[in-house]
Amino acid sequence: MHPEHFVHINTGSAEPIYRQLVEQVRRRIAAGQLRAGDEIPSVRELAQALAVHPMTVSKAYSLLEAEGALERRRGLSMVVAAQHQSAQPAASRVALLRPTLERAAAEARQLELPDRQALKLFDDILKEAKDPSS
Amino acid sequence: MHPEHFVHINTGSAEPIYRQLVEQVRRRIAAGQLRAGDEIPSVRELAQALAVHPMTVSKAYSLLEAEGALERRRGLSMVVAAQHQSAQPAASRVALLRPTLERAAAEARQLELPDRQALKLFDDILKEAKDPSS
DNA sequence: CCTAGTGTACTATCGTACTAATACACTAAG
DNA sequence: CTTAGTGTATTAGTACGATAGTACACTAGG
Repeated sequence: MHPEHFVHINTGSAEPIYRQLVEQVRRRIAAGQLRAGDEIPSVRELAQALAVHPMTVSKAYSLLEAEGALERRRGLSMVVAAQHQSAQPAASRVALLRPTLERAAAEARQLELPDRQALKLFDDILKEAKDPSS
Repeated sequence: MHPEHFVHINTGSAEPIYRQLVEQVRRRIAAGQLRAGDEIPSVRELAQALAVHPMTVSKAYSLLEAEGALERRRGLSMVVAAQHQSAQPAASRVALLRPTLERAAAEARQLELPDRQALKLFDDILKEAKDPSS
């Protein structure tokens, strides 16, 4: 896993960098792109690739270790933990998508948009984002 | 419009209070619950009802005035602006929902969830949130 | 004019979140 | 031991959000 393709961050976003890292790694593990035992880029390596401070990466790794997604090996790179088995069933993965969709539903209610229109918009956006090469 | 029912804030949220106010008022105008010419609660009145500092409310009102949603009347309460006609067509309202759904779509992609499942989850959440009394 | 009501500018302060800089403990390999 | 590589504890610095208190310009009504 080359550090450049490990995670992407958006420095212009209001969301803190360390949280962007946490959420992306969490999703990539759930999706099975990162499997139990896989080594992840070192703190300094990833920090340089993203042009951020090593402590920012360390903070993200620490949080992931605290929630059991990563395992620390003294003196060595961290690895994806065994509990968080790769490729969780879809039922588990949808749970990670739920918070954002709940927020969207609340906004749709305040806008008094019919469910049908909200669903259609989501469908359209999903189609837009679909990789044309696939 | 009684100040207590004008807006609701969540002081525990990470989202700043002034931004919660801006977004809620913006959506209520788009939905037609607030119509052009309607008076809104005064800064001091709303601040007391929400138990926040008047300057926090003033900051939210100023941002809404800057984007054309409210109109200032010297010495008087602010009113909903004419440009932001009440009950915008649904086509305008969906635009306000788009950013959140785009984020959800990006997360679904990273989770490698099929569109079908993401859509079903959104549908389920919308049904959960449906007011039982209606 | 006077009073009470608008919104706002200004300065100061506090708490918190995020990031940065430095120094340290640890491990594997030579 | 030495070196280079792990992650991180600790400390600062910076920015932002919210509050506090005061003062100002304006308007409607008496």
